[in-house]
Amino acid sequence: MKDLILQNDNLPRLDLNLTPKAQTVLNAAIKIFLTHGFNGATTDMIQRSAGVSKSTVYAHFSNKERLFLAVVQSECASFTKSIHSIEFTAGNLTESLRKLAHAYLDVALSDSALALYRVVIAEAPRFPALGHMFYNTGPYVVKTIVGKSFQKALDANEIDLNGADVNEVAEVFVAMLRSELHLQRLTHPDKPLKKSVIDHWVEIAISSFIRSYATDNE
Amino acid sequence: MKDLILQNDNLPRLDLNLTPKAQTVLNAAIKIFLTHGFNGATTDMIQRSAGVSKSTVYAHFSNKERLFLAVVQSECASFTKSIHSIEFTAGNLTESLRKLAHAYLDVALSDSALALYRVVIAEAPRFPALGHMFYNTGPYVVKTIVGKSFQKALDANEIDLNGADVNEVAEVFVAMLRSELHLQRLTHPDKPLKKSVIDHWVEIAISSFIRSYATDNE
DNA sequence: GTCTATATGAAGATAGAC
DNA sequence: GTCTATCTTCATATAGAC
Repeated sequence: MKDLILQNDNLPRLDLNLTPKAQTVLNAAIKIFLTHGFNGATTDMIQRSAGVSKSTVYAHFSNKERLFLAVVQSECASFTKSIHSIEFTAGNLTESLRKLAHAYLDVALSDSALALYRVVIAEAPRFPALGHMFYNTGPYVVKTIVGKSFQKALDANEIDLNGADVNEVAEVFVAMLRSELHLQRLTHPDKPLKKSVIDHWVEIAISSFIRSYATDNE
Repeated sequence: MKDLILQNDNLPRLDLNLTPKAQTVLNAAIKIFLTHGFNGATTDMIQRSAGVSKSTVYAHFSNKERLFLAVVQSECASFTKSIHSIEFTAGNLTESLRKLAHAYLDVALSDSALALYRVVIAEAPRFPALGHMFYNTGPYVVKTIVGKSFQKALDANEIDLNGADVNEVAEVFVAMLRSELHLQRLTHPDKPLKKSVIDHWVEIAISSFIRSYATDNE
């Protein structure tokens, strides 16, 4: 376990040109690890789910930990990809925030993002590099993107940061959005959120944000 | 939002009158489970840490899952106890919020609360009752207590909820507080937060809150 | 590279003496 | 109730044939 903990975020780069078999193994591993956690998952489950033999798994990934790392890296990448689709245009602040909010929550509350969050958070004390990678390619990217959006709003004189910087204000906004909804999904995995609940919470966050930071309360 | 909150979970009740040996086992189990997670922990570790034999463990807790449940229940109880110490007095809103914020963060960012959060979140899909118990005795209690504080502020005409209810506004406040700090601690377990960072973030949350909800911007 | 079969160790849980 | 010793199962990982 220890030798796998990589210092200084020197993450082993995943060979992106996976052979089809390796990709099959990885896909199965994603499903199994995100469903059962690192320790709960067994190489047998992965092998069986992939429909390959044990030694095929080990031919492509030297051990369970490496395979786990590849899973998290792969998921982080696809996570980031979704986040980049978030757009923002100046003009109608409330409507822009609403779009931003829903785009963000679609990702943050998705089953796969929640599963990734669970497993990364759980294993972070034993695999610090995982925690760092997740933060840097997930929440940090979100903050940056939302921050850029708010910079546009600032340039267009739609908001007034009142001394904070754009990234801090971005964090305030996503924090209000995520908060209760995220926690509800995490602690009640068996109870999906109703759309009306999400919409209601989005409006609370937006109206709070507007009263704090909008230049004119529209 | 209300329909989300689960009342009256059918949680297995823990026998609170533990014998000294049972308490010794439980204390060891708390340490081991919160350090290694459910699957990562072994009954051998617990046995060894408690300085008892295997069959002593099984004499008091019928199996690993029961023991785990007792651990989470016991930790939740002590968690709630701390939360109840949070007080609020009307008069100076900013100062009251600051005290509330620090009292909350002292608990939420403590090593034991983070460890409990990790393990509960990780296992919630397999043990839904754990997630429910955690939510009801942790975050829900916080929200209620903060909500009561804000009701006082409302009665004293210090804040204006602008259509939201007190518990929603309470949630907005703790969400802003927790947000980035909580995530940082979760994803960077090896990197303790500096007091200055916490203080800075508290001020951001407070000033945002004040601009949204205070009746007169003091 | 991929398979079947297996080595090796460790896990959860129990038997039986005291 | 508590211990030592052990049963059984199942985990990760490898050997050796094709």
